Amino acid sequence: MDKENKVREIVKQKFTEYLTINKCRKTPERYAILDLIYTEPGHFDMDSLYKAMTERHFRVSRATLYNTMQLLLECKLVLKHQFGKNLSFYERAYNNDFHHHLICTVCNNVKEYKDLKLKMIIQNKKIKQFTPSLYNLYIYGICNSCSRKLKIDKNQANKKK
Amino acid sequence: MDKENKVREIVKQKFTEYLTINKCRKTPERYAILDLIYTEPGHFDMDSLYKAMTERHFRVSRATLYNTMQLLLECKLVLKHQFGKNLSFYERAYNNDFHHHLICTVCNNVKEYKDLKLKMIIQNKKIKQFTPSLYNLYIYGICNSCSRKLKIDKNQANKKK
DNA sequence: ATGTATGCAAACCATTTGCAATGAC
DNA sequence: GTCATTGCAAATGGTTTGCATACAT
Repeated sequence: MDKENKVREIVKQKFTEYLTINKCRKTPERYAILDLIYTEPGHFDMDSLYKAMTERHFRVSRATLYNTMQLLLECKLVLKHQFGKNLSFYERAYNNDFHHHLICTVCNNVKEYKDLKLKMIIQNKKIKQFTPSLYNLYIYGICNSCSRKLKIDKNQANKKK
Repeated sequence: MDKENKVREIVKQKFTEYLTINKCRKTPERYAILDLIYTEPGHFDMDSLYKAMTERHFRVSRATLYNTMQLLLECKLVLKHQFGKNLSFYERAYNNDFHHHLICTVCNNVKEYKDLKLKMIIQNKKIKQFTPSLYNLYIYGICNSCSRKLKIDKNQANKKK
C-alpha cells in the first residue's frame, strides 16, 4: 500500500472514531467526501469540491457537503481559511506539513510558506488566560510575477512620457 | 487639542492626500465615515458602523459604506479581518498598536494579543519571491471564562453519574 | 422501529450592482 | 456643465434552514 492510501486509511479511522464518540452515523456520503479531500493536496473551495464529487459519480447535496465539512473541522481533519475574499477555502489537516500562507493582493493567488522555526516560536508561546488549539498566519503582499508585471507597466508608462 | 482629536486630524489629512492622488472626490460622507471610525478603538462590523452613523444623524447608504471602506483599506487607514465566521470585521490602522488576535471557538469573542517580540520576528522575515506588506496572525482556542464554564459542566456531569 | 442524515428548494444575509438623482470640481 | 458619487432597490452568491424521504443503527 503506498503512502497516500495509508494516509486515507488513517484519516478514515480517525473519522470513524470521532463519529462513534459523538454518536453520529457513519454514512457513505461522509466517507466519500473525506476520501476525495484526501486524494489531492492543496486548497479547495466548496464549489470545486461539489463538482469533483459529481465527477467521481458520487453526487451529494451542498447541504451534506457543508454538514460534513463542519464535522471534519471539528475533528481537525480539515482546516478552513478565509483570505480576505468572500469565499472560504479548505485544506486537509492530517499529514499536511503545517505552513503559513502568502496571499498576493494583486492576483489573489495563495502560496504556502513553510517556516519551521517560526512555527515553533508561535506554537510555544504561552498566552495568559487563553488555551490555543490552532493558529493561522496570513501574510499579504505582492508575489514575484505580479511585481515583475508592475515594473514592466511602470517602464512603459515612463517611455510614453 | 487632545490626542484623539489630533489623530483624527492626521488621518483626515492622510485620507485627503490619498483621495487627491487618486483623483477621487472629497465628499462629506467619506470624511464622516472616517471620523466615526476613529472615535472609538476596537473591532466593528458593517452593521454596527451603519447603525452608529445613523445615531450620529449622518445616515449613509450601505453601498457608500462599502465603497468608502474599500478606499480606507487601500490607503491602509483601516484593517479588515475575517475570523472564521461569515462576517467581516474592521479596525482602525493608524495609531493602533499592532496586535495579533485570539479567537475563542466557544464564545466567538476576539481579544487583542500584543507581543512585540513576535511582531518583530514575523516582520523581519525575508521571504523568497514575495514582498510582504501586512500580515494577520489569528490564534484560535478557548478563553479562560469559557474553559472555566466547561470545567463546571464537566463536574456536574460527573456528579450525576 | 427509531430518529439521524440526506436531497431539495427556499430562505438568509452580507455584499455588490445598476441606475437615476445629486453635488464636487 | 461634467461626471464621480450617492441612495435606493434589486441582484448575487455562498451558506443555512425546513421538511419530506431514505437509511444507519
